[in-house]
Amino acid sequence: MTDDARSAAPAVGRSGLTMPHAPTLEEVARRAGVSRSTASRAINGGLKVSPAAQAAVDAAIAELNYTPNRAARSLVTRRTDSVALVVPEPDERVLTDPYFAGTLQGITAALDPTDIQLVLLIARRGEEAKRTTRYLLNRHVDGAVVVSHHRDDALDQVLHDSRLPTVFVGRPWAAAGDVAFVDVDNEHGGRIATEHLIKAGCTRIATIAGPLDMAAGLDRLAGWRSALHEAGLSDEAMARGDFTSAGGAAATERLLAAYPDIDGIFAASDLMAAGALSVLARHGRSVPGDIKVVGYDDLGVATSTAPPLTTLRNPVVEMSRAAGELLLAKITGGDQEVVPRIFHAELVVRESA
Amino acid sequence: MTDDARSAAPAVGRSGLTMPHAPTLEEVARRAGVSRSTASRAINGGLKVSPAAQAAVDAAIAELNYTPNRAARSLVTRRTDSVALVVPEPDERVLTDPYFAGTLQGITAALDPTDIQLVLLIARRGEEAKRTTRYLLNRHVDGAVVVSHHRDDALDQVLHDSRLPTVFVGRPWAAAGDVAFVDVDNEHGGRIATEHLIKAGCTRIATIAGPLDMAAGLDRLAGWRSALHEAGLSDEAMARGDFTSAGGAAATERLLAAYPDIDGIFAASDLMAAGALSVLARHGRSVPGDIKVVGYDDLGVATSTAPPLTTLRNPVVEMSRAAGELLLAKITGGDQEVVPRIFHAELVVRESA
DNA sequence: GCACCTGGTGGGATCGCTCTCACCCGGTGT
DNA sequence: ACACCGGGTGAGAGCGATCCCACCAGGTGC
Repeated sequence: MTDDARSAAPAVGRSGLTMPHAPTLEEVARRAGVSRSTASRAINGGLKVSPAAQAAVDAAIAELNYTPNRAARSLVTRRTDSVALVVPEPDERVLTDPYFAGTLQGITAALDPTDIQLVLLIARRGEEAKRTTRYLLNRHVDGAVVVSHHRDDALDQVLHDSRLPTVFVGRPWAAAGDVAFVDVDNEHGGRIATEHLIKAGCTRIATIAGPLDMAAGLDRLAGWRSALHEAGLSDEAMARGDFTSAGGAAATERLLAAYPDIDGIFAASDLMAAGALSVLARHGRSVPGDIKVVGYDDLGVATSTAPPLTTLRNPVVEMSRAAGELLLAKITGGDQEVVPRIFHAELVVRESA
Repeated sequence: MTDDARSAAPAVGRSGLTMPHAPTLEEVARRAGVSRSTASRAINGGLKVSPAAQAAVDAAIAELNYTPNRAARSLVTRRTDSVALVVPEPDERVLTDPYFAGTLQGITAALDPTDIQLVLLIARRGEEAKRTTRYLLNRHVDGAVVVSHHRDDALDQVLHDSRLPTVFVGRPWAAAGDVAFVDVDNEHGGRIATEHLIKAGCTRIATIAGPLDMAAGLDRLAGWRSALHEAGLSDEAMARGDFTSAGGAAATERLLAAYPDIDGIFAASDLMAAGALSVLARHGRSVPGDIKVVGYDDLGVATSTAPPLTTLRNPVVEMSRAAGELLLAKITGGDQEVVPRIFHAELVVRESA
């Protein structure tokens, strides 16, 4: 691979154009009639630059359509102007979850006013995960947002030790006091959902729990439990799901087999609730007539099920946006105090309960 | 901001540790007892490196936990080892579409064996879009995959002119002969869907079309048309949607008002079909009894509607994976011929038709 | 014997930027 | 008169990698 873009040979390719050779700061400076230093200053915040010089540089930039070379800049500043979104998710199905898209959208929004790039790191297990960790530890990004964190990925510990600015979306496992995170009050959400079922007259209430190696799974389960205890009802009917529709369906089958007389289900995600609805329909149980169902998330799925799901609105986008902003603050502001931001999930009543 | 990471002053911060100072190639070389050049060669493909030297370097790398500094490398190679996923999507709702997550998953899979980073570029309209374009044009990435391309974003033209390796997911508008892309045979899919309705006995078949400034929207509409023509049926009942559930619902309302006697609907996406189903239910039309509905995509939504949707399976993940691989080939292989890869959408019969 | 490869090696030069530093200027304080 | 300051400026030294080139073995061909 020789550097044919700048060789003396005639340009190849259909268009017949030579590669334009991106303008450098040197060229901008020359054109503006100032030194490289001044041009650089004008570009980065323009302190101690005369209005005349500033204007000249601005003009040159516009004429040449100049963008600073990120690599060169990073090399000396030791910043990369990029942050990672880390998704330690071995299970590829979960990527299709709209939750994930919501996260992306929130973080993108937070990053929008800056010109920081978002790079995506899907950390699989084993060797791959190690590569990701090393990548993060060697400061190839200025910070990281971690979403869908599982207990055994150990990212909380690793990232905390590395002192890389990090924000978790969803409460991390370890080092909870020291690691920044945003979350939604999952336990409260689980309780609200369950209380709604109780108020609607259900007395034998099951739950389809999320993965119990994730804080969200655990907390929603705990909320369900505490509401039942308070009402003096049994918290026996629990089946584990994996936040997917198929998992929810399977869990429902197990629940119906073990506890045929349940009259309410709290599913820890809408996808699982949707799976539950289809199984219930197949078994001839009417919703909300025979069994009432409450989901969690309200990210689009909830409105397209039949019946539409009563669910808890999970403010993913706002939450991840907050995560992004928190990360920016940590990056620029250094080591200030860590105040987790907790969002509220609110009940959206539709037809399933 | 002084370089306190290496100052002689005692380290600050809770942990009391000095920032580890990422190892450099120089250090690796010294430890391995070879020159920087040899170490570099050992790292990059190890041609003309003695087994002894190679082993020494490998060991040093492992001991120091070394990762090459990307910025320094990029500066000289003029590659960035990153590619962009460009989403020229002004409408934030669409980001929540599982289609998008599928794309991401496919590209990530393609990039996985390399250590190329994926950076996300959400190009809004106006100034923002310009910034994105400039970013791409100045070669801050080695290539780009464009998804959800609209007619007026002009990305096809701009990127083609720039000669930046680019692959579109979904047929681009202009320069179609010259721009690499992968796509699903949308017209064929639209035809299959409509033929299925015809075979099922429908004679007054409507469509909810996608955005007509996107190839997918147009092509699926064309497929619907051609099947109807072939069968000698009317192609009058058309309403435009925007690939979202709400848009589908609104379109359905309009259809029912204008053509109350329709007995079949082909919706150009499952989300729109889901919207249609809820409106139909509200109007007391039974599906598939009174009206049969066929969707498009089969990305999870289709199974959680009631009734589950008959739809066309859109192989988004495979398709985007192919896009990723095609891009890699273009980046490394240079200007070889452009062969669009067209995937097949196949009919998945469920209960709605 | 000399030329000429071929595998292996190390010494710079270099990429495009930032940042420290020295310097220059005119205005102020003593 | 001098020192001093503060805005504005340019020269030059890196940042950490790659890569060209020079060089040194030892083998081969004539």
